[in-house]
Amino acid sequence: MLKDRIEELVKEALAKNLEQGSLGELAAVPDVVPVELPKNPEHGDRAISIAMKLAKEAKIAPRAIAEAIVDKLDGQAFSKVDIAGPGFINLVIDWSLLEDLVAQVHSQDQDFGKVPAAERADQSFESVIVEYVSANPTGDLHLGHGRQAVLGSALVNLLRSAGYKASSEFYINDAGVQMSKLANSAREALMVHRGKLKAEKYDDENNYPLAAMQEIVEELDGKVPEDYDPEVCKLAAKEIYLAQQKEILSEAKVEFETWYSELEHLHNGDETKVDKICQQLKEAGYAYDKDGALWFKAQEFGDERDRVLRKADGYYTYLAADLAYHQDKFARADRLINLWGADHHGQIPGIKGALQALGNDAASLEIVLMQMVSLTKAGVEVKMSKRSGNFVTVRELIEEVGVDAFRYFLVESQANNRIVFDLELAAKQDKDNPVYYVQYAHARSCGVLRNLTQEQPDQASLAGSQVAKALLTQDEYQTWLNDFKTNSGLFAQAFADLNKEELASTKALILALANFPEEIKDAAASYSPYKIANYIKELAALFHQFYTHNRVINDNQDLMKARVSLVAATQKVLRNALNILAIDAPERM
RNA sequence: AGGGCACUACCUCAGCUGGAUAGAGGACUCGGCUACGAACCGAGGCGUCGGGGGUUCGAAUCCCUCGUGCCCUGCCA
Repeated sequence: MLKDRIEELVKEALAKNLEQGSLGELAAVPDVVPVELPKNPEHGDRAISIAMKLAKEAKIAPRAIAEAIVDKLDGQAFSKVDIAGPGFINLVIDWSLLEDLVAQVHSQDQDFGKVPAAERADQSFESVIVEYVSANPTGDLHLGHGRQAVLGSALVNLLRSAGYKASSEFYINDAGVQMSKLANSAREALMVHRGKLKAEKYDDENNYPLAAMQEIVEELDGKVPEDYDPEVCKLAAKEIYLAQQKEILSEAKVEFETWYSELEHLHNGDETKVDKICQQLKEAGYAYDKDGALWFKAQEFGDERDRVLRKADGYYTYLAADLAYHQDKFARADRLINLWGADHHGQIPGIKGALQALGNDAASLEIVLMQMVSLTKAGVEVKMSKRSGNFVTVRELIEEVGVDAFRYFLVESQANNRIVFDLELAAKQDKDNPVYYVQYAHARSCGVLRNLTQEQPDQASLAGSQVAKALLTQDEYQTWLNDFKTNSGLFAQAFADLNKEELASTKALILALANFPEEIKDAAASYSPYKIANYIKELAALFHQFYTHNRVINDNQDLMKARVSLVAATQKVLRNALNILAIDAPERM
């Protein structure tokens, strides 16, 4: 990786200076030497600011330190090294190194960007379970679930790319009071449907709205016999809703390895897992009885109050079941990540504290909080309310804007920020929609590559263009692709006479391509798939600029070959990056 | 009252492990296809980085404080 390579070179230079005692009172080479991207391209391709940071400890002027570093720096990788301002070291990277970087893209192809497990950033854990969505099986998935679904699925892909063993899990909340509510709602709705109960008699107070139940009542009709056994009603309704949720998630390109049923895994058996957990807490002195309920001493772990584990009516709380669930997950993975709605932040001390009381490291549970999503249409906020039935479901949204725009809009913002989802913008099938900007970059790169081996351009608008016959046979093209996997000195030759715009756009593109593995590491470290979305946008912009300034298909064979190498590399990186977000990378649009 | 999150251009947002002149897209004005896809590129204006203080060679970034907005403070899930 480019950054690592430069960092190593600078560290070597520092070490040599240290041996010679030319760094004053500096005791050791720093662990990290940041490699920065200068905002102003005239400052070079990369910059090092370590001299200023070391000046204080070394008690030497920053510029003197910079000079010492440059003096001992192995300059092979750089065509120019400058010291500027207070002590910045500006580096211009040599074509040979740049060609190496592009060759890596070609040789690793689908794997380019992936971090090997041995090199993953955090060695303290390897297996991760990401739990997200985890909706009750009592209705449709709405927009908030949609954000979790998109972010969670992208995060799992991201973690895998970053060298972790990640799996995704959906916790089916199918035990407890809301399920009795579902059972009764299903039973009465079915009775109304069969004419056994007047609609006015439907218990609107305690049940889910009859209107909502109507949507599954047909299907219930085929599953529940005339005796209306509550258990049968409950399971039938649950199965229907669960199947619906699975279907729409799959449409949204969200797949779960594990669907974990609370009822099945935690509450079955002579002594259930939840019983055991509560017993364990009690024996360890972290739980006590009061007012007929069982309480966890959450205050001892920094919570603002103690929390109930088992209610006076004998039912366990959500917390108790969740603890058992998390214990179960800890047996299967060494790091847990939960995606929660930000409105649940108050529960974090409780669950972390209890898990700690049970002997876990609380830091092994990461909770990513996500702010709300609100909808606007033409600048006007669309009010969402569950009661009026006017809330937007994932299904409706995907139907309206398409799955790619749906995913893109929900993944491009960081979890901390509230999202304002502009329905009108997302539904636009034109250039205003940012998702098309990035997809177009990919389609455009594919188009250029197609034209190399194709006799006629595939668009009518190109009929009069100069590309009238194939420039390369398939075999020749394959040979080129193979050549791209090694550094043959092509770049130095082909790019020797570029003008200013050509040079700047070419180098910027190569450096951005080379940075992809670093972007993955970075995004994974903060559980931030949105950073990949930003990267894709930047890469797309750089490619469009490159395309505008550099004619790929031209008479100079070497130049054409070198540029084709870049176009093909860009196509691969865009595809790999879009794959992480599970957004389509179309070859044509 | 206590807690969480946010506040950067007219709008939507990047930038936050401190670095050189604070960026992108949209909107607005203007320019670029009888050359590989104009779903693109370029030029222009747009800012007390919510206010104030501190830390230091250097702060949008770290610390303190105040303000504003959203959310939470159940023996619901």
